[in-house]
Amino acid sequence: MDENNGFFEKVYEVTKEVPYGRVTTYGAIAKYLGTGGSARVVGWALNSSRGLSVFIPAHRVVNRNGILSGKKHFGGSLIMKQLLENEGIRVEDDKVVDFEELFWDPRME
DNA sequence: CGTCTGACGCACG
DNA sequence: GCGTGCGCCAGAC
Repeated sequence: MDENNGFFEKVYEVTKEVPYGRVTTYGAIAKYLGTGGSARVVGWALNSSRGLSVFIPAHRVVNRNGILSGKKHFGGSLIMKQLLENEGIRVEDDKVVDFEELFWDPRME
């Protein structure tokens, strides 16, 4: 889509399309965008997404270990965990339980 | 304008 | 199996 030409835009789109009760990784998104190693930029994009009028389910985005690496940036430590648990995702020690089962690959959609 | 950091990932030792 | 270094792109100082 023309509106998805921007790297950040793509990150927003993919993250917003993450199904309920499902999680994805920065690397998966980055690789889906074709940048691969630029997983850090994905996180940076999500950071900027807070300024958007649309809510980005960034809490569904975790690192490749299934750890809530970005929980601290939610304005709170437990916010991200609370949101995930609210969706039925079990979070233990800031880590997603059954992460690989809940893992959602953007290329899969 | 130059440099460093940052919600990561992988290769190497 | 764990620690360290580099790369990636964009923004802040």
